[in-house]
Amino acid sequence: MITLSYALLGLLAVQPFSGYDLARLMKKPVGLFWQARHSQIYPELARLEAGGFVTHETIAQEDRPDKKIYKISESGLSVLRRWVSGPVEPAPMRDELILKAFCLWLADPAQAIALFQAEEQRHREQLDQYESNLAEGAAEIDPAVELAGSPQFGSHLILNWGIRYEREYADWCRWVVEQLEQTAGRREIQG
Amino acid sequence: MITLSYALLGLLAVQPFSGYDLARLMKKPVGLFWQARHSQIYPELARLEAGGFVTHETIAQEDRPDKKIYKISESGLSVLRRWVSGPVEPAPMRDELILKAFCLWLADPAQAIALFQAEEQRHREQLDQYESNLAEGAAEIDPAVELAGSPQFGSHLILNWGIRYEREYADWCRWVVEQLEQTAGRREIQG
DNA sequence: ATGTGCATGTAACTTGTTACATGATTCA
DNA sequence: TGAATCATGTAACAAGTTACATGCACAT
Repeated sequence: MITLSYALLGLLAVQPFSGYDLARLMKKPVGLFWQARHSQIYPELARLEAGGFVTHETIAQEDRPDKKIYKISESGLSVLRRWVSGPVEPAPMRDELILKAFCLWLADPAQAIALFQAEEQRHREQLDQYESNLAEGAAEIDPAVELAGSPQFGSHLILNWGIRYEREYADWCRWVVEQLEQTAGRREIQG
Repeated sequence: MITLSYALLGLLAVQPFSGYDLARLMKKPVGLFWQARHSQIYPELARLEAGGFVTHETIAQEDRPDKKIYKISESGLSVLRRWVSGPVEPAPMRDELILKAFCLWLADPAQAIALFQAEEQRHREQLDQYESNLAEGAAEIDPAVELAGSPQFGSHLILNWGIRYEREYADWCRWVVEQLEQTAGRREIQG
């Protein structure tokens, strides 16, 4: 079982989906923290089925290709539940912009400012996106259903994470720009 | 050129290092945002040398294995400078804990609370580490040298990032625990 | 004509990890 | 006696990306 296995089981725990559906979901809500292409999803679904964690039913369609609807099994739900509360080994970050920041003493200040301003904007746009997603989700919550026991709880938690992350990232980009501008300013006064 | 190539050039732009030194540096300060093992570093140094971006000099040592000291070339510095201010393509995140949060509606609340409390503590410890690293770095800054033009500038920027990231992550873990406790509390009152 | 959505798969490739391989010195 | 540090490399493997492959319906 790789992490993707659990991502797929986590989606199938909500409701049955086709591989195509899962590929779409791995882009939009899950893509925030885990990604996979269809070329990785289809073989992985076959492996999950071979392991007895999912089953599929083929649906014949007119005017469209037939599709396979995958459903999580008891065994699949069991391993998913065991994994979800289990320990995580610290997975280190990989971020090329931070690496560039580390090398920023070598850069032309004007070009560096442009880069970090552009990145700030990108993260502010993503932030706006997550905030409206959260507002949409909040509007759909049924007060009769206990939030922590419904799939909406997960969406709620990860959108909060996304908002915190993007805001902090954008603020840091802004702060980097300020550090660069201070230096550029001092240089103008002195030179 | 892969991202690791620039990470190595970025370190060699500060001063010459051996492969062993670089492997150590890829753990400690660079590991915050990019990692590589020696098994990836040694072949990559050979490729960088074949491309003319670095050169090496073999140093014979007594009582220790001989070592190769790598130095960045003009060509290496040139590609590094071009890369550092160049555009970054958005590299999506991969974080297993966020995936677990997404599936947390399936978890036993008590176990989930334990997991997120443990993760909060881990990130608080990392935060403390970065804060003392920043304090050490600040003490070593020479006011006569312009910060933005010295390698210390990069360390300064990335430690600020690390501090922001770990603090936000720890706060989010705490917030998740609160969400879970609220539900657990309601359940006790009602049941 | 061109692109997008639906729908599923395979093959080749890249990146990065784990394990294999060696060997002296120093510290607990 | 065992682990850590110094020092460099290779081989096998796992995970994930890009490209290849097909084909109809519908919109611009």
